[in-house]
Amino acid sequence: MPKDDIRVRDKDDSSAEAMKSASSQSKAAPEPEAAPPESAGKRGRPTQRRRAGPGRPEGVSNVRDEILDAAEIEFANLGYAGTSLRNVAEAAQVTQALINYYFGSKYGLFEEVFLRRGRQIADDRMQRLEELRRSGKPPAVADIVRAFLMPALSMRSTAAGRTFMRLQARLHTEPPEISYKLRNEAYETSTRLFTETLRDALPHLSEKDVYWRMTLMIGAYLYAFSDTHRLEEMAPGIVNPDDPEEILKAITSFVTAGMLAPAP
Amino acid sequence: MPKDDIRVRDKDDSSAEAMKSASSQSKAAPEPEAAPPESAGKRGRPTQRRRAGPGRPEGVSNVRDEILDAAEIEFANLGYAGTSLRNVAEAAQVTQALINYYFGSKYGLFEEVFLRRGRQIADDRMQRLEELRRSGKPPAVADIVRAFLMPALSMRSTAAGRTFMRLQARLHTEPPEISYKLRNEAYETSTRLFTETLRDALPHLSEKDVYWRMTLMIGAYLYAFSDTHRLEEMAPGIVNPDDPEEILKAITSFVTAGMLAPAP
DNA sequence: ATACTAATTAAACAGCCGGCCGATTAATTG
DNA sequence: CAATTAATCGGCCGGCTGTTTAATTAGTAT
Repeated sequence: MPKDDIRVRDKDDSSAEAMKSASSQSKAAPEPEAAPPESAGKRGRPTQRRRAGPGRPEGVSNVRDEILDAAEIEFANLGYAGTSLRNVAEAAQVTQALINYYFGSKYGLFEEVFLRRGRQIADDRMQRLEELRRSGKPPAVADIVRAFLMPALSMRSTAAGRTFMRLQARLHTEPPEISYKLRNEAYETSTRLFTETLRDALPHLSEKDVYWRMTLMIGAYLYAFSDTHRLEEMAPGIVNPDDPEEILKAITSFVTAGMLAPAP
Repeated sequence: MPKDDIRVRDKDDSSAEAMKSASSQSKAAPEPEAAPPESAGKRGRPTQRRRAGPGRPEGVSNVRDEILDAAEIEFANLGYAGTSLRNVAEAAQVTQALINYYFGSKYGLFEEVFLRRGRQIADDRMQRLEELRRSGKPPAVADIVRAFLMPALSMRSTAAGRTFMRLQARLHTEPPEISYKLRNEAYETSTRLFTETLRDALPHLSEKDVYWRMTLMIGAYLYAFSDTHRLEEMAPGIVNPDDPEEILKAITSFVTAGMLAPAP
């Protein structure tokens, strides 16, 4: 009985090239060139109804979001290579061709799944940082750490949000061709902003040390928020990884102390 | 031009069942039931030559290890689902059938790739902990942290070791059917030992808090050691993620301070 | 109605997947 | 030498992959 997981990778077809074909060359989903500029999406986004005209109006179907929701679960559980568009289509109760119609390619779908919530977290972070700055004096390290972590933590309040956090943890371990562009697009600006703010709050540290501690904080929260750790396995009943208060206290005290440690 | 990555997942064939078939039922590579008990491996391990007998002697080929080395790279770069036995075979310059001959199945191969170095790290950790205990008084938190991190750090001194650390970071995000059993088998005993030692060294913390801080430490080091972080991208030239001294100082100071933080 | 466009479908395509088999070669013993 | 066992090979199988195409349906404006 032949069974198991499979994957394919073309030898002479670099993944980078495959990526490129994602956002370009989508004949089935042509870019609306004369569309309103604020909706730079690729197709059928449920934006406000287009200016009238003959033909069926665009954006009246909610199938697009149902595909994104189903894909989020599949990608989070099985990774990029492990996910098949057939399973996504089945879970979203649509035909497989619809996915290519809306997203052009598998990578195009992955891109939108990740960016829709990734951008949301990044925006939330920057907004909290801005509020911190508006309230006068330079913010304390603990406040900066909280502003960085809270958006991801509140995302965990819904099942879909928790799924996304698992997807995000996975993304960081995917091959560079898949992951680099996406996490840069989502997080580069906000992470750079936090690093600078942290530098000002930790003047006794070198630039290098601040970068390292940012990295360690990111690794810690990705793992702690991803539900992939072995905590409940090792300490069943003792730890409740779904209690946001518990998580917040545990991680902020640890990370803040780490940030404030004397220069190594 | 059809191209891209593919994967398959049977609908009514749970992965867990697929796993099971890995270590059992290998007809081509039968378990040597009357073999010396210390070599509990599945086949052809280059153990000491077997007691004489007719036929070609076992374990004179080093192909087995070449397959493991090639598979380690593929699994680390592309994940479990993303890796194909064909590519592994090509990289190891053997036929695909040989992989099944030696390892029974794709999962059997993955299992051995992970455990051979995972166990090594776990053993190294416990040995260092034992030495710490032998040297009299209860060990300090900083010493415990170092004993936990050093084995993984020194593994990074070779290219293959760095590859394994990436594989390990990936393993933690793989689906439970693939990952749980393996990381438990490799790390459960040593992690439990470290947690207990840490409890004694941090009497002001509750059991729950110690578990959380272990989790945060693990997340931080997995990410920092995996070469998947964006450090050199964000700070090109400033940070050298390959300098073990730099890494050691950065992570031990951060983690030790986090461990010693007041109870949340 | 009819023209027009978006949304959706079924079917097919070309290609890679893991597992398995029979046959062959290599190395040893008696 | 023959017998025996390990190691290795080439090739096939059913099945799943992402993508494409041609055709159809749904909804709106004239």
